[in-house]
Amino acid sequence: MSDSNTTQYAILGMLATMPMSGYEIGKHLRNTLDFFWTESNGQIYPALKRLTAQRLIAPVATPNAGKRVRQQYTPTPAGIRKLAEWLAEPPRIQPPRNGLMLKLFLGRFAPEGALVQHIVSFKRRHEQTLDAFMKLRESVPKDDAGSADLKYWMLCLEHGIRLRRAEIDWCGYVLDTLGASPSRSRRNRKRSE
Amino acid sequence: MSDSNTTQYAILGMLATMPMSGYEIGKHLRNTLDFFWTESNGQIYPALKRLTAQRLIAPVATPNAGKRVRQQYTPTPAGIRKLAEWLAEPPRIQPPRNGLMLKLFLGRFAPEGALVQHIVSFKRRHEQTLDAFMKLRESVPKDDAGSADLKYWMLCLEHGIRLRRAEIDWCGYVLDTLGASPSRSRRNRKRSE
DNA sequence: ACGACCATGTAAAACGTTACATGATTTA
DNA sequence: TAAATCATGTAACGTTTTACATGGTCGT
Repeated sequence: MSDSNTTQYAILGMLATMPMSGYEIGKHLRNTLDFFWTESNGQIYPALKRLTAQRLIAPVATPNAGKRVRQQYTPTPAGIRKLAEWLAEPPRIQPPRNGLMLKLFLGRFAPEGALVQHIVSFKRRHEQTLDAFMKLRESVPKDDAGSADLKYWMLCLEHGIRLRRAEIDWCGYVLDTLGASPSRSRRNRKRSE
Repeated sequence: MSDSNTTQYAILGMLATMPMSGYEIGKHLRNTLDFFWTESNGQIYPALKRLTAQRLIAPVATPNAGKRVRQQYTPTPAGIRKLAEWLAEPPRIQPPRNGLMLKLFLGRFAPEGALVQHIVSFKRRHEQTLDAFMKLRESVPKDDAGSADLKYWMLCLEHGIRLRRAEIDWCGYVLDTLGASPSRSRRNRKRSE
């Protein structure tokens, strides 16, 4: 497997944290990891086949207690080794394509008020995400008896929280600068510089 | 042109700020906009052809004072209108694929110390970028006589500064949590929570 | 049995990068 | 004039999404 086959490594990694079926991987991505990683079905199932062919994962005997069958997979020892090698390599930085920044950069050509609308939506979305993250952080058991993964997961969560706070603060600054509608700008005034 | 043809709109927008050749677009992206937008040559030149065919941009009579010829383009009035329409639409959020977060999330399977290395590099890179951004912000003329674009460009720059500060702070927190090597962690200790 | 959704999968198209080809102009 | 680099372009390839196909299972 080539080093830059990120999809396969991402899936291999997810299976390492917990055996899952293709469907469960999709669900898990959408529910949990969506904030820093996504895969579509068109990627997941072919990747599972390739990983199986390379003996990096293997189908698991499913309990199947009268339930619907979902073929789960788990990494082989070779898969775990391969994962560790990949984790040791410096992460690839994805080329940035920030649509909001691009539109703001071209703000002079935008219709009056359009940018403010974009910023307001962007801010609201991040506020909702931040809220969910804060609740999630509070819900984590205080004792250290959690899984071995917990420490790392909390660092990712912390990243999500801090970055979103920075985005939200910046949105406030932008709205003040661009002169948002009075009802809105009053709430944000204290964040201006 | 379909709404989601971001490459073409990005190039149309860049030409709106200033007439440029394909080569200059590439240069400009790499030097200036690289922090939130990128295009490769394999995208730029075909996009210029398509935009020309659609009469959204037009070749410009180049001064050509004994210099090397570079065919520059500038948007047509229709192009400017099209750009304004696109700017009014809510920006597409690109699906996140944060390689560093993914590797941190799978940290349990990584070889000892590998993640700390990744974080250290990541932090250093962001520190360098932040430094460049701060210098750029200071170099901007204090009087308002700048171009009409300046206000928007400064907001983008402010975003870059704030987000990088958040990343750097988070890196310090991670290094403290993961127990970096003593020489390094001492420097970061004051950021811990 | 019927509709709804679960679960897996695939083909086609869109998107993007890489690596190279080509020729022109500048510089030493 | 040779080397370097400027400037435009394209073909090949890999990746990713989209949209659909297929058939199973569940609730009623």
